[in-house]
Amino acid sequence: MDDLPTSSPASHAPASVVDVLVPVAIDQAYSYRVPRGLSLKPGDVVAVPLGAREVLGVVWAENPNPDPRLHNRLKDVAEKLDVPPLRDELRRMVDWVSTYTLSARGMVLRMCLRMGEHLGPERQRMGVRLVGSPPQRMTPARRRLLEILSDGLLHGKSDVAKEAGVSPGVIDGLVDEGTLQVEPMPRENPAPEPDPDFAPADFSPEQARAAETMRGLVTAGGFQAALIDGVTGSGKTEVYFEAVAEVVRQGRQSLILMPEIALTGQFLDRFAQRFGVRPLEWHSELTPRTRARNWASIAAGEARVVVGARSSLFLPYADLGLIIVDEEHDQAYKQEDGAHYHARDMAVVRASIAKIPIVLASATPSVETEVNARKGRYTRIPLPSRFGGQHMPQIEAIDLRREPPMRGRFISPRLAEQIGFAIERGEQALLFLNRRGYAPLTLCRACGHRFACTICDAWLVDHRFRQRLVCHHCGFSMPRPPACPHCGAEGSLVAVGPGVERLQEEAANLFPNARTMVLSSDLITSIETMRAELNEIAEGRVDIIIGTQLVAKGHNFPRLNLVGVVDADLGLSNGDPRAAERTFQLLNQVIGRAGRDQGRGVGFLQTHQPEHPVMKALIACDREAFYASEIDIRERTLYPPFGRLASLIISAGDRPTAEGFGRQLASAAPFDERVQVLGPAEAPLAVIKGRYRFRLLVKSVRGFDLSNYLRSWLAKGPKTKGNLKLEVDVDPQSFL
DNA sequence: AGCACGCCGACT
DNA sequence: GTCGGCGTGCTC
Repeated sequence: MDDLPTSSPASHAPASVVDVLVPVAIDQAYSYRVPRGLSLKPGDVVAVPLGAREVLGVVWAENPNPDPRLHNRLKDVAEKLDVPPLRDELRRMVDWVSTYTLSARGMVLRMCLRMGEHLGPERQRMGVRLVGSPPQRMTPARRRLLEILSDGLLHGKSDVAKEAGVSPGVIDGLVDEGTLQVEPMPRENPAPEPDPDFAPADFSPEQARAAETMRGLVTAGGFQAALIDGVTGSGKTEVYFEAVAEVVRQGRQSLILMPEIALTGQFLDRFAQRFGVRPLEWHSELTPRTRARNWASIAAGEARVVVGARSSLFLPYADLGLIIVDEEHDQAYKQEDGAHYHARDMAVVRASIAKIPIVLASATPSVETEVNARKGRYTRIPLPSRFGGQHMPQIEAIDLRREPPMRGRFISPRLAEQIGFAIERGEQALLFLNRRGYAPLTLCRACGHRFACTICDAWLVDHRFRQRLVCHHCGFSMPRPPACPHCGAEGSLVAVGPGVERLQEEAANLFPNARTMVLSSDLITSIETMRAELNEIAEGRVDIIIGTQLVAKGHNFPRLNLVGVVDADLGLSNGDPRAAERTFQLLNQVIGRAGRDQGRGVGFLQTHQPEHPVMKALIACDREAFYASEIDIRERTLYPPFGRLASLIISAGDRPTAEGFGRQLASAAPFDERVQVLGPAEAPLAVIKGRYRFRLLVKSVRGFDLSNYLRSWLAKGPKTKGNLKLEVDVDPQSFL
């Protein structure tokens, strides 16, 4: 020890020091002194000074031997927050995820602390109650208000004003006259208790068996992974609700992960039908206040069931007893910006750390999960048929080489005819095309000029609804010009190829009396409007739905019996190793929307390659054939899950810098006969937002510690500087 | 000179 | 991730 006070009689024991992890892009925990009178242990949530500001952090460890080089620079912990400490289980999860994904530990912690600055006492809501006699002067507004309040109960002030269609002033006036009285509202419980026996489902023998297995998983406890493998409409949800019910009976918490929480309106209702109350939601559109309230109720253990997007995996559950991953194959589980992680895989990690069961559910499991089930690592719980004995849709290919649509059209005559029949029968039809906007390319007929983004390597997509040409990679947009900017020709611009908006135009032309609606992410302004539009469809106020992949997910349209896939080949041609798997999953899910209630759904695949294994498997309803061929390919090429991948994306403001760094990095790769480093190659989208991108692909054998290999490589390799950026993606899902 | 903006390193 | 410091370049 160098300059610690040693002789002063007044000296007391040195102040204790703790290491605090802060939610910024830093890997290590920082040391802080603990002020007198404060006692801190690992997991405690604290406020600490960091640079010029104060941030929340979590005590990661006690530090009996703080780094002597820091001892006179250590700052004090500012305050300990009055929230439950992060449990050991969650702290281990943070460490594990950051080690595995190579993202900064602080950034992983940040996901656990997403409660905003709105913790603290709730604002007291006020309510009004009818107490006195009617006012001297009666007005229509007053009458409407008193009508609603005539029950003598306490109503929320702003709620009742909105319900009666009056301004708050009307209420204040009646309060002054003594007719109404203002009282504080009792605090409403954000997480009412679900009742496990509220409305048990009526199961077929098959489902009852599966439900029994579910309950068994929970009763047995401990880490176990199961795959509920059932077609759309087979009652997967109701079956895993039995596991949830069992966990509710145990008094523990359940997490149900969903790929896109925006689409779960119907799911929340189904939950309420089964359990009597809605579950707690967690997603990015929560207001700060609700976010803080929900966070607190999860941490306190009051919230029994949480339905959330991938980020809800990192919440500080007081006593998590079960994780469900619904639609486990969905790509939306992969977070691609900031921290790169796959929520399904990390959910398995969390379950194993917490020693609790995890249930994956899908009609079309990912190849990884399918292989785990085949090898017996996951228990397979099959649900082969549709609820109520309904049949899967009949699927037919429409060979576009033999039955092409008319020039400039995209709906083949046979598909159009079938849509006509469906409408005549009073049923709905869905046209599926995974392409937003009106047309993916605009060109000049006179000179051949194509409209491309100036800062990305991409065509501008014509969006007629917004009246603009838009880049889907950076958001750049410009008005559609009246003349060609290249040759000046007027009226020479033509739209090439279809988007959903153009399909709507075509459908409206073909069926002038039909009501059409486009569902596409760029036309959605909020979860609320989305839910409203979906309800409109479900209630039958639309005849032809035209949608992007948004319609594939989690919505049941009772009167939908026909699905037409306008371009079934669309996802197959991009050279991505997962293209076939994704196309199979997406088309299967979309076509599964048909005939869920009446059981006579039909699906039409417009394709140029009906002999492709994906199309053949879809048409023959032969899932096994698809998995057999796909697993065989992965096994032979050593792609996941038979080998491991990581991708390193290098980007810079100019091409030579990016490429040069890529080469340097590649040549610094440590030799290991189990690893292959490919590239640098120009990334599939070579330029995005004016940044040139190169990619290194790292391939290793199964079971190899790729994260550790990457870490030692990057520690020794060249350092990024200037505007060079290196992004690491362990287990990449997409190669775009 | 004054200031907006971008880059870069530090944060215990 | 976020802040401050510092350089560049532009300025009714």
